[in-house]
Amino acid sequence: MAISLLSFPAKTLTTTTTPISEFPNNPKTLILEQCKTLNHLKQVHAHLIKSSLVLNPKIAENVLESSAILLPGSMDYALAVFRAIEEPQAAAYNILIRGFTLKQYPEEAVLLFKEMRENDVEPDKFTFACILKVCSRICALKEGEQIHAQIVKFGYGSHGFVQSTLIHLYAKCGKVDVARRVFDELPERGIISWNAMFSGYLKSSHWEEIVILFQEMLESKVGFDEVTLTTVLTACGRLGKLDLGEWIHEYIEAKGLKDNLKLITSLIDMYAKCEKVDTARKLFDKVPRRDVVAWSAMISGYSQSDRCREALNLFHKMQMTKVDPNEVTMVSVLSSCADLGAFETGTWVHSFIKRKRMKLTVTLGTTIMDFYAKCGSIENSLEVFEEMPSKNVLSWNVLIQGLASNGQGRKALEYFSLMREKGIKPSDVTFIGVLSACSHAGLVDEGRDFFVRMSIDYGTEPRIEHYGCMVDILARAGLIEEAYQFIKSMPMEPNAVVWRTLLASCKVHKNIKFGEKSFNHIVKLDPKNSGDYVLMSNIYSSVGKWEDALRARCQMKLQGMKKTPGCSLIEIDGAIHEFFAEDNAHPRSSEIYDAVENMMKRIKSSGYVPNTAEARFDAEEDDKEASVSHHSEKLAIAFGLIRTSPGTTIRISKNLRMCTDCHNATKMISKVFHREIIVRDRNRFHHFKEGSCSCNDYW
DNA sequence: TTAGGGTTAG
Repeated sequence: MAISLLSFPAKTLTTTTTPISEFPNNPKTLILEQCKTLNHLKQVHAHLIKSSLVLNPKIAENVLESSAILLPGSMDYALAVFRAIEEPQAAAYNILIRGFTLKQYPEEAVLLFKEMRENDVEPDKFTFACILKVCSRICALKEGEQIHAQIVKFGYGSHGFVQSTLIHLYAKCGKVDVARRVFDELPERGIISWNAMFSGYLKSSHWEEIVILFQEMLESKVGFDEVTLTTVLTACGRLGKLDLGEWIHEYIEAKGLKDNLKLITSLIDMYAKCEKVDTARKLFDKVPRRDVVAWSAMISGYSQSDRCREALNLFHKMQMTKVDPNEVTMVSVLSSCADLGAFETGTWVHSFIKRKRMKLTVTLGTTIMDFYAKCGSIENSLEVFEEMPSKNVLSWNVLIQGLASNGQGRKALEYFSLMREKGIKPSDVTFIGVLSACSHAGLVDEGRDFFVRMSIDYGTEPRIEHYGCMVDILARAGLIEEAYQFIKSMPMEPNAVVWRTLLASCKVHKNIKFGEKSFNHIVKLDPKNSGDYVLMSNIYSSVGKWEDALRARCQMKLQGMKKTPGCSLIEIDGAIHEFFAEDNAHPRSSEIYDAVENMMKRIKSSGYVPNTAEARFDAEEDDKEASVSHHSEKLAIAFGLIRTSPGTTIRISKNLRMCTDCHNATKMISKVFHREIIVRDRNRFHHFKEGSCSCNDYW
């Protein structure tokens, strides 16, 4: 009877070398019992050589198995044992191939298989299963195809294990269609083959196919297992197929499969992705032994549902447990920090990542870059970019976009050139970054040029987002009519976002005519967006058309809409403070209002004049000044001034665009209080320093 | 001696 190593508790193994005098009938038992170290094995091996027992192929294979698989460490000894076997057969080759695979030397395994074929040793079904596994791991498609041919030649084409590894190979190497062909041609399909096909679709993100195939599986009466359900649940999450997900949940409950952590984790993930984060959390709370994946799934559930504060709270809870976070956890945590503009917390997380020596994977590196860029710290973002051992097109996109939104349009374009020099193919998203760089930097001709070249030179057809960027470039530069004509000439129907872009520029350039035209289009496409009414109203006020301005506001109210309240966040000592306009919710509210008053007084004496054109309309004229002085960003800045030491940079993130008055005031605050103030509004960054802003008053 | 499943970025 075979003995598993697991049945020997470590304490029964001796660490000292025990002389071996007699051999039992089954030397493998002995080897397993005694050989904890290579020295043990060497001793046994020496005896086997002396007694010539090693000439028995079965015994030699046992020594081989011990050295290649059971003992950790290098494959040198195993290889020496193997070389001493006179005519090794498939079984010996298989052990060595498994050893190389186990110890992460897949290339050696492939070479050994080649040698085996050159020596005319006939492979068996195990050889094929082992070597195909290696090929899929290193995506060795060419070798895999050759092996496939041999499988057919040797008549193992209908062997279940071989088939499923073949499906895996093709799917892993991106040939999901070939995998499907293999699957379709199977004379008999067991659950394993179905699961292999599911896993192929999973790896290539063919979510829809998983659900369709699952339907077929149910009809085929072959049954399914927990592995099937795990993959199908993942697909349900990606597709938002809550009904099927719930059906599987009921099945899990009914069959008592709740001890399977992988299954429950995919259930948590499914609910979170189907906008049922609270259901996901209830399930999560009931899991007795959560591992790092379960924690990460729940944290990412919050982060992807825009509940970033809860994501950070949960991460905090996780740190109180013994479960260590991994790179994947940190991606969700940092992306939450990025979303909130939580610079301090994110910076701490970055140092935590370094302290724990976590691997700087492309995804993690890109997320760190994005975090810094979204907190207005583009220098740090660049530094991480330079440090990253491997980068992909997403990393470049984050960098270009980050530079663009932080007001460094020209530098963004320099990096685009560098990206080309390095032979990285830009994606459609790259061009959104490039065009927005042109827009933020006022580079109209360059923008036009890129827009034309993106399809001609790079084969990327512009999507509606690219047209939107182009409208922004033209309109920001004051070419309002050209922007309007550009929209009219679009090959697709312009959406509300495109018209809104034009409307926003009409505000900057005080253009009533095209503002009204844009507004009329928007209300047809997206009538329930209060921001558009406010913007239109502000355009009227900016040229003194108060009645029209009031009419736009009334129109909004008549539709039952309320202006989205402005909200600003500031992080102090790792805690995030939230402010709304004229908000009294903060526990230190009266102190903050005093600080605002003091702040406004000081900037007024330095020449700031309040601009009440964008004040609330229901306020009395006298109150308008007070109203604008209580905008959320002013409250947050005042709080920042009293809670941080002199000279510290103040970082604010805001849900709407900054209004003209807040922009003027913040410029002055940066000068009077000698503070760098970075405001992230819904479109871009404003780096205020010594009285001016990086956006050059152009936003 | 052989296979398959859960969490991540623009």
